Amino acid sequence: MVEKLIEKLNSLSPLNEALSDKIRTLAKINTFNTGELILREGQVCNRACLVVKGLTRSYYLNDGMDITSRFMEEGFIVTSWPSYYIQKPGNEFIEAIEPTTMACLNYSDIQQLYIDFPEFNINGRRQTEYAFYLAEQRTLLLRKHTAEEKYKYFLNHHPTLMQRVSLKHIATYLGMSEETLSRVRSKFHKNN
Amino acid sequence: MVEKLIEKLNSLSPLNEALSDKIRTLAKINTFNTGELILREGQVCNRACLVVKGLTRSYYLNDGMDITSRFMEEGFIVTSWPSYYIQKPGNEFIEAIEPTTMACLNYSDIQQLYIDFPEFNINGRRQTEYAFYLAEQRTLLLRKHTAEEKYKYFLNHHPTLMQRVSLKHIATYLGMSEETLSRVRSKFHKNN
DNA sequence: AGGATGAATTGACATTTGTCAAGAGATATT
DNA sequence: AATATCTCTTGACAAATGTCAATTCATCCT
Repeated sequence: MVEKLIEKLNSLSPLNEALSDKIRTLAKINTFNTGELILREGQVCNRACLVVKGLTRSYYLNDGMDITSRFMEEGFIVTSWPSYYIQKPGNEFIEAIEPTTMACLNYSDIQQLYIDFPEFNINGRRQTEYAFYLAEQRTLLLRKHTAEEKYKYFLNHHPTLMQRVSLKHIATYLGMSEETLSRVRSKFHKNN
Repeated sequence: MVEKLIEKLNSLSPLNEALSDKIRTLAKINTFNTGELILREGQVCNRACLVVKGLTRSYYLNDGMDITSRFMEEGFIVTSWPSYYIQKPGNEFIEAIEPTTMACLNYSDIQQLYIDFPEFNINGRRQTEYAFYLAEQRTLLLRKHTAEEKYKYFLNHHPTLMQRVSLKHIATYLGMSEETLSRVRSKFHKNN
């Protein structure tokens, strides 16, 4: 399991032996059942986790309304970035929406790695660059004007998620009501 | 002017003499008049620029509709990230909406700096982390449900921009029509 | 000063989307 | 098998927002 994390980091920039051994000693495997919370509102997000198996959903509450901000599947590294970045309590929840296994590194360990292994900053930089890139892609979705455009965008960019996630959560991710999403879908599939 | 860029990078992580001297030789000052384009759709964004003075607007065309994606003021580093990151032509425009002076570094020079001065990866990492953090803040705005909530969020987070930018552009940034923004404003200021 | 241009506001109306409610279908539990 | 629970769909109506058009206002230009 930890090897998946080594592999992932190695693909960003090669890790030497000492560094990868150090990471092996620091990484922790965590497993979560469907519905289990990985992070709660009000907590500091003090780790970054590679999703080895499963699927997570990030969300927050706006006047009690559950609003999905992100889905993270196998091969992606999950954090609640605002909280992770400033190391203060955030307002995001992260839950497993499938049985999920993750390989995690603590924030403080990562910071120490940056100091002890300066070349690890390359990995950190590349991972952040990529996460930023993905975030910008997601944001384009929210700037689409109509419900149909948003649905099509989601279908094109996350074809597999449609099957794995309930419509309720996809709807809040797309910024529309469950009913609107349902109608868009039925209309869309009629014309195909 | 270039010293502002040195200062900015130095605030992310201290630059040694050799590195800052190298950056001085690489940085270029660019000035733009109001309305001038800094980046065009279809171009590769091959530089990152600190806004020393002025204000820029990033936007793209969706079915011919001009949609504002970002404003960047003094002290912030501007790129069109998706294009910069993958070094392929993007669909963003960047224009100066005030007389603007920027201190720029080329993409290829930055990559070479990462190689020649490995500690520069710390600066790159921290800048990207911060840019990502800001992007996540912006995205929260787009998840607000009503026009009024979006307006309030913008007022709270960018109090100075309201005066510097035309409502037309703020409206597309907030994802609403100019008329709706105007109505929200007049209603909002009546109650204050 | 006068005229042109663009920014912002306002009104009337159309369209989209949300909300509430009911019901069908699937899955899990006992 | 029966019941409960959850997901998804559909209908009717309400609310929010967009669109089109007209008007005011400020600014720029000659």
